[in-house]
Amino acid sequence: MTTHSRKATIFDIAKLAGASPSTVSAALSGAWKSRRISETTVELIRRIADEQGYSTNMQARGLRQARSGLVGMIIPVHDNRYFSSMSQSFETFARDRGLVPVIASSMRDPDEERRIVQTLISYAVDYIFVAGATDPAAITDLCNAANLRHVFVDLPGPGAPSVISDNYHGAKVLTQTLLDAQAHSADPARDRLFFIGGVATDYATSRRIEGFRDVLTAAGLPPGADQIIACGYPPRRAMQEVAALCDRLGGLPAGLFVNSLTAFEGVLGHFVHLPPGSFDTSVIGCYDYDPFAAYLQFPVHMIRQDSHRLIAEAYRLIETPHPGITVKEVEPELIPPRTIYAGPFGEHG
Amino acid sequence: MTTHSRKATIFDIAKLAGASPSTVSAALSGAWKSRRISETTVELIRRIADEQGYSTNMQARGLRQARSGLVGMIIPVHDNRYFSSMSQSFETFARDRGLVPVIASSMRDPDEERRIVQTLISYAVDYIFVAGATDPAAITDLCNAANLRHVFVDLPGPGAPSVISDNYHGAKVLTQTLLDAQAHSADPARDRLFFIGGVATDYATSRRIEGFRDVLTAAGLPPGADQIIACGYPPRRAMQEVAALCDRLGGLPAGLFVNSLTAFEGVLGHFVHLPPGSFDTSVIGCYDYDPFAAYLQFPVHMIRQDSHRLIAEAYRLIETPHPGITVKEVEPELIPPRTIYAGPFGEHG
DNA sequence: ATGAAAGCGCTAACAA
DNA sequence: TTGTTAGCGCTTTCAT
Repeated sequence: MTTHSRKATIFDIAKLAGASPSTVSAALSGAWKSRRISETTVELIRRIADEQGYSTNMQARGLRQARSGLVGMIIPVHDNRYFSSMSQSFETFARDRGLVPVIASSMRDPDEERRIVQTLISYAVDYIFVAGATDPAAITDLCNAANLRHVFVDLPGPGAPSVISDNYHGAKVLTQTLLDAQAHSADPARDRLFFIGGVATDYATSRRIEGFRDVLTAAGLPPGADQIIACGYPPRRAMQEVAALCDRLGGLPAGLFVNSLTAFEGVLGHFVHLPPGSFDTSVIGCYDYDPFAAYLQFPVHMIRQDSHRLIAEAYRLIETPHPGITVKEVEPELIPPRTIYAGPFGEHG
Repeated sequence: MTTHSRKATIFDIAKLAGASPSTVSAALSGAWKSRRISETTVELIRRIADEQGYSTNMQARGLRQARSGLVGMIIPVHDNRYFSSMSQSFETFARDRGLVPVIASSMRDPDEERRIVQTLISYAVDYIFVAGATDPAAITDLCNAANLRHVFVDLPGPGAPSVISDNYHGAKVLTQTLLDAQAHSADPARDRLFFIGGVATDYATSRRIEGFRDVLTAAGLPPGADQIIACGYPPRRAMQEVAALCDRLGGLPAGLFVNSLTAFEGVLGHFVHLPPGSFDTSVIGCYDYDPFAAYLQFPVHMIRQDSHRLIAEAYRLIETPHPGITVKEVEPELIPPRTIYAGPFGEHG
């Protein structure tokens, strides 16, 4: 192509091809089938467009068609195994549909979340996925006002379809696993399971606490209030709390249910100061999966949430004409110690 | 606001405010200062716009202004600690500038990479960052044809400014650390350092191999060809290669320079089958950082690449009027064993 | 201090 | 089988 300062438009191509702009548009957008444009014309136009390095101006098309070909997704943070897997799946499915994904992170800030929704509306995204919504009702209000389809992922919302992980069931499985694997100690104070990490008012955490509690209760071991330490997600807090706990108990408890990878990081920050052998009478579980955690000095039972299926189901719902306000639960998976999970994108570095 | 099926436009607001569309536009876009519109009018318009839930149609604005307010970034994969940190930083800086980030993953596929660039051009992004480019020259061609500013990150390109990690220096530091920490064994075959993982023709890997080689050579221990095993990034391959290596040597080598977290995953997949104590005479280093790797059964020396600074420098370059084809190198950091790094977004889970 | 009108690049009716 | 025309919502001269 020749040197331009301005990008070629449909008009330029039309002139060069001796055709009209609408013919060029149809030829290039694939609408020529229904417009019965001769294949030779299409070929010619295609060739010229190619030579000119033409590419559709999506802003113009979007403006005309009142849609953009963009799909939005909000996640709490990029820098996280669980959510970045979601991003990867979200993008893959979007591409299959010829859509362009726009992923934004809210840092779990409701204001930021709302601002992002507004922005995505401004760009006329075709629909949005919201993972880990902190204020789902507000999001639904904004989307409804803009006539924008949306679906909640990971955390449910009251005003739109949701796809979530079955936290209750996952927690029951993990708790039961810890209970079964637990070695019993003479000291009754230490001979118990503890739950650490997360925010008790979070939907996901509260469901997991229920699962934890129900399994213990069914085993005749109803947990006391001190056995549930919902100290948030930051590693530092978890480290302090687990240190305090070991102090109180005079050692590690028989079992620990760690309620997120970040809390687990904190727990490890304390563990690293303990003498080897400390873990022989403790069994550790973590709700969320990390391949490196599979290879620590002690066995770790992990729950892997199926982010790929979560996203797949979310696409299914958003493409269903009238889904209603359903909540679809996806089963997570127990990953035994020393096991590496190979995901859908597992071979990439 | 009342129930609409159609979103409010500048004309609706104009009618309600008894003003003209251009006045509304100026009032809402902030251009009213230079247009000397009375503050009361602005207030009125703002109020009405708010009531109507108005938000600017960015496609229309973009079409008119021939820019979109979008900034694109291409990364190899989302599902990766290094690149997802980049995404987080990229987004943070974009927001500071009032821009909307669009992040796409190429899966290291040159065709996909080109397609993404085309797409981003179609959406009239203001500029793009390309991390881990597999075909930088092609990207530069496309961008130049579309008059689009771009900068390469992590892997340099020949036709645009680049910001990369100082792989040579990082590799030297890590190699020297392994050399210093190494315990010497009687068996001369095992008493050597091995480099494993990565693709030898990759720019980053080749620089790291140079660093590895230069340090060993300076120490009077020039590495043989068998000491450099560039078996790619997939965990599986690394696992096979390290197993074969241990087989050949009759045990673990004195030191292992693992050239990526994914390769490290594979290495661990083999290590987990070794008897405890196997690691007492081996020292392990990994180029790239993971907090869980800091807490394995054996100490791991890691190199943390400063993705945040990488992105910061990339923004600096893209905002410099005539940067030329410079290459800016950013120093990585050695993270000693049992150390947790707290990044700029470290307190998020 | 504000309005009128043109036009960004494209697509969809409607004509021919 | 193709061309003409209007208009998507906004910004930007140019008038007033």
